[in-house]
Amino acid sequence: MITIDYQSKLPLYEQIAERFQTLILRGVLPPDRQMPSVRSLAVELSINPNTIQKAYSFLEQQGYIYSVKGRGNYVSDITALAEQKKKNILKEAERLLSCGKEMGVSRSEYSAVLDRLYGKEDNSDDRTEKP
Amino acid sequence: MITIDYQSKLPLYEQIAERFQTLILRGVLPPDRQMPSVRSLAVELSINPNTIQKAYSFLEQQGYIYSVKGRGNYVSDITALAEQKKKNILKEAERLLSCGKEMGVSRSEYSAVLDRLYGKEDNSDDRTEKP
Amino acid sequence: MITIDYQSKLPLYEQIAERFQTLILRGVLPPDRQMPSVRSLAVELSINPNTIQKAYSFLEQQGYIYSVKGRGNYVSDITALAEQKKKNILKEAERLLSCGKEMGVSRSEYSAVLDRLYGKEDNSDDRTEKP
Amino acid sequence: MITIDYQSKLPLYEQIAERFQTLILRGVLPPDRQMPSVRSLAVELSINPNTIQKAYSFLEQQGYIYSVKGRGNYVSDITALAEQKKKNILKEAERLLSCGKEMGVSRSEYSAVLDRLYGKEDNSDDRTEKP
DNA sequence: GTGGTCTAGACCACA
DNA sequence: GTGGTCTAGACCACA
Repeated sequence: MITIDYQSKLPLYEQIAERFQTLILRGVLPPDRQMPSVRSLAVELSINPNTIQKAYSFLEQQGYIYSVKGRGNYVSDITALAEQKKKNILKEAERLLSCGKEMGVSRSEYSAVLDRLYGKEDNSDDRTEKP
Repeated sequence: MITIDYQSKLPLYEQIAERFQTLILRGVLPPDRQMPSVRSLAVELSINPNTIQKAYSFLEQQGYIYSVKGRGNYVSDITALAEQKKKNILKEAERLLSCGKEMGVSRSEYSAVLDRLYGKEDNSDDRTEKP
Repeated sequence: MITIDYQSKLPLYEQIAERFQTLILRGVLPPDRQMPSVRSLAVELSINPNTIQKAYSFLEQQGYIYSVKGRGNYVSDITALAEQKKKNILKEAERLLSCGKEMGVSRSEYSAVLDRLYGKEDNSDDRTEKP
Repeated sequence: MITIDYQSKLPLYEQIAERFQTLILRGVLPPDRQMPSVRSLAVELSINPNTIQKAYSFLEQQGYIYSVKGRGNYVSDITALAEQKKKNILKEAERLLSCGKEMGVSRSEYSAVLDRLYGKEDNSDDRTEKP
């Protein structure tokens, strides 16, 4: 379920946290599902338990999981959090796309990307899609 | 021309290099323009010359500048590099946008971003977008 | 394993990097083998850790090693790199040999060099050359 | 006649000296031909005269040219020198080819290079060429 | 312990 | 003056 890329420049604990974030956001790990214990995951990944602990603290701090003393860590209900995440992505996208525009990327090049993602049916005017 | 953010978690040398990348990619610093000397920039920014040197080495390694011993550092001709960079941005955009789609971002939300960047009048042809 | 030539005009960090390149390309240091730590090697060679760090950064930039923060530096899988290196050598050889031809070096003089390297018995097929 | 590559990592004076070496070794500049004056060449290349002077001293030290006080610099008779250069190239070739062998370059790959340089008529046995 | 960054300061080759 | 290398020494994040 969790894979580590030792060549990545991201610290291990962030990689682990990020992976869990995705799993939680996608609903693979539903609310109140128990997280694997720090120790078992440490053994499974052959990683120092401190690192797992750090990843879990990180996730808890961000609201993805909550910890119950003596029992373990559990997945939070993240409906609100997901909305937040969506906004972050839109903001990040704006920054990236703007950066590309500066480099000479045309609107149609971006539209082509959207076409690939969402299908092509309605690409000449998408204003009718807006609520 | 160069500003330092001491709050940023990015190392100084990367901040400096990144800033110059932008200036070079935007054409503010044209090919063969001499870069500020290591020492003068170090004084101007109140930063150790070694750190500037590191930033310049970094830029050289990436092909943004070239160095002539005893003379100084000069901006490279980065037309090929810029093309490459554009492709990278498109690829990165695809990844990010796809990630957003997974989170429930609709095409129209992305289109709204594009509208904001390129103007709204005409989204099938982008040559007339700039006011 | 690593020797320094203080007479050489090559910078220390390049000497060190080059030495490791050879060891890695020859397979003496196999993929994922941990490199000596920056500090331990610095002590062993009586060289400043910064210089070792620079050598390692150099190797990383060239793809010979990868670094895991807090853990150490490790040898990369360089099969692709080795192929590339082989091509570079052939290209360089062509340039050098051509330069020699211009100076009057005959084909037989070059063949003699090859004979010395690969053995003399059979120069149309080299699969049986090694004793 | 002389071209400068400011992107090269070789110092200017070496680039200039090397270029003259080639011209002299190839006989383009025959023995006793007068070299361009330091000043005129400096102007022509838009380079500091000191640098030209350094290149000429370098050439003189290696025996490629000789200087006559108050008159200028002249090309030496370099027949002996050419022989020396040839030997150097053969030695360098041996080192490079050996390095390639270590990387897995086969004799036939090298033979192919020789074929390209000298033509293919006699590549199965070149021992009859030897004096 | 491990790598990464940064400063202060020195020395060198080159132009 | 210009870049490049190196040492000594400090501090930080990460494992």
